[in-house]
Amino acid sequence: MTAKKPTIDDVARQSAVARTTVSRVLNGGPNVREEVRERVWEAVRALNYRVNPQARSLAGGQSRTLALILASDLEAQPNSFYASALELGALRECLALGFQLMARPVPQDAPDRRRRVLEVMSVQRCQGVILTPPFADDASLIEDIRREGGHVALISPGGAGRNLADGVGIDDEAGGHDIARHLIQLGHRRFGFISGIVGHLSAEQRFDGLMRALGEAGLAAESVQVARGDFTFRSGIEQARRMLEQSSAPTALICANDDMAAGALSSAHALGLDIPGQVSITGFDDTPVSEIVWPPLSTVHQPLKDMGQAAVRALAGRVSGASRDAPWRFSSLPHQVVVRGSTRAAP
Amino acid sequence: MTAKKPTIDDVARQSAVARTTVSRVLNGGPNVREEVRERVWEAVRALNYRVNPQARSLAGGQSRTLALILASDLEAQPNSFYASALELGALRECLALGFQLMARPVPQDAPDRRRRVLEVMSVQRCQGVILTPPFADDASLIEDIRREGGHVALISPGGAGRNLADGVGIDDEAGGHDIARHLIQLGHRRFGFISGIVGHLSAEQRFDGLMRALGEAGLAAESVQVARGDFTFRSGIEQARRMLEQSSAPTALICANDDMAAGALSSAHALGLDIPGQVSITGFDDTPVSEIVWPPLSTVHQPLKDMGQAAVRALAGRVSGASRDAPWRFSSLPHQVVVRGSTRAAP
DNA sequence: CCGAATGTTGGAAGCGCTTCCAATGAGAGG
DNA sequence: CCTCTCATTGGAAGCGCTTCCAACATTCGG
Repeated sequence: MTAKKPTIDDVARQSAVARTTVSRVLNGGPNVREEVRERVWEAVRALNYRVNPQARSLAGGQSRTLALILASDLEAQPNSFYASALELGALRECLALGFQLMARPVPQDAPDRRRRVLEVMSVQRCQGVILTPPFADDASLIEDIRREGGHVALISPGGAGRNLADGVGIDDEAGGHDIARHLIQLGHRRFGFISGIVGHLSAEQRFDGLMRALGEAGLAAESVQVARGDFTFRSGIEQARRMLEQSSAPTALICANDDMAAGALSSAHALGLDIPGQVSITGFDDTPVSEIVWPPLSTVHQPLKDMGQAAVRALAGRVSGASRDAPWRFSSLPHQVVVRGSTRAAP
Repeated sequence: MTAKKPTIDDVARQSAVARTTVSRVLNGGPNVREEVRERVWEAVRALNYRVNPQARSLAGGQSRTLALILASDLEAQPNSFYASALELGALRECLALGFQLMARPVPQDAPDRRRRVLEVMSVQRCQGVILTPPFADDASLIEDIRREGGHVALISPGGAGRNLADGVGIDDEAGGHDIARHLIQLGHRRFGFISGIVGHLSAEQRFDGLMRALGEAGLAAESVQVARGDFTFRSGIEQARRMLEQSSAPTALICANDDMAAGALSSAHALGLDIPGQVSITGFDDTPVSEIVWPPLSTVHQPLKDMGQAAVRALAGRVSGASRDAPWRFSSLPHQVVVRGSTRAAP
């Protein structure tokens, strides 16, 4: 079909050195004369040689493969923008660092979710796993992955995870605080909060931040009512309707992510409410969803692509041994309140 | 870190046969006594053995890796729901068939897009590539992939691709026809069509279908004005505004995908128009976007997950040689008009 | 009952790469 | 001038698997 691909031996022959030396050059090893190094690179170019990653993995005992575990209910909500953005950031960094990335959507409530995650270790021989919430705070899962010989990096760990592996995320508490303060400053006094699933600790911190903002403004804890959603658009619709149908409904709905805020928006529209005239609604994440809906959502921007990228970088460091014994490190990335059209002064 | 993983030799020893025999059993080869076969499987279970895909690839000369090329402008519109749905379907089938999948977003207007695509062949050693529009109709790209020894499957080829490789998609012409007829039956007589990028042939067929529906209803070609978008939300906003601001604006906007329809919705809202009271808007694809916006979009459902799955299946057949010499086959999947809240009788 | 055909098994040679270790050459120190 | 280092290079042994081919066992037709 096609001419056989050149191998490292072809390069060795062409540049008149031993295979070992070529390998050294390819991997940036030390102890090769500059002249030889150049000669080898030249041969590589001339032959259009590419290392065979399979062979390299086999020989080196390193698969250079990372897995990204995405919590998702496949049917209900296929990969959301949230997941896509993380994946994209991770993918890019993998490309740059010469790693492979396998994205794996795993339903968070599947009884065999643990097995599904561990399978990437045993079957795909991944060297590292990126865990997103709520998996990011599953201490025993992290332990299991380690037992299989894998490294772990966490996206937005909220609690346990924080001390168990490298992590990356924003300060969710501050994010929740900031968006709440935005609403308080607009004069709102009756709030509704639509939370995410149990176990998604970083999202719960957003609520903590909201409560702190309330306290700082001298508002009672009773000024906010809480409904539990599950991050899906549909749950946003349902919980928002419940709250909005009440006699003294909140004037501001704070949602733990954009999808639920979009659902809340739908419910408000369906009830004939004017947004933001009668009710303000906020999201969280600043995914494209927040721009697509009408009115566009005021939300908290989370640098998802950077987070995916940072997670890969952390993993790559551990895998290569560069940061072998360094203590777990959580890198906190900046967040930002983005004000769009879904919030306005309280009626 | 962890106990060394068992190898095929461990299984061979444990079941008292030669490595060759174990390999045969593992790969479902012929000529093994039932009794031996069982003995081997038992040893596999006992040792919790998993084949090492890297070693298998190297020895077999088959990487069992497929690539999914997604056209996307990374910055403007990170992986949309469209891409995610395809990826999910493909991923599942790969898992089932024992293939690896690498998703690769490639900007459709990057000058080095061809190189970026071909890189999955040379660097990742993929055996097959799934091309989505507009790459799906790039005859010379298909040829290049073949030259590198890869197989090709196409998602929604519209023209050239149809006769160059296996393909899967819906009947886009009929889809365009059906959604147009829906609008015509509602009494609309002035239409606006927001198209996709040049070269996205399957989307152009949607327009052909629209024109046919017009003709069948005895309406003049002049009853529809066309604006060129690029499938992004933003382009939907812009093109819709232009059309809606005119003195005799269309009463129905037909968009070539959901994202642009969402943009059109935004523009209509911004102009203070009532939807669907004053203007009806339709999308195409039936991605989650169409449910998230308000009012939810009437659109044409495209079974994206099934399409991703079918593409992988086609590729797997070619790779394994099962369908080596079969003629290229286009499988047409059913589409369906989904009526939601964004369409109503013409004012 | 015999040779041929067919079914079943094992031996061994790689696939393309990394890496341990030995070998070589060349300055440095005495 | 002669060891002793250390930088540089090459030889060779695998990594875990597939697969070609030879060896042996079994079956069948005549």
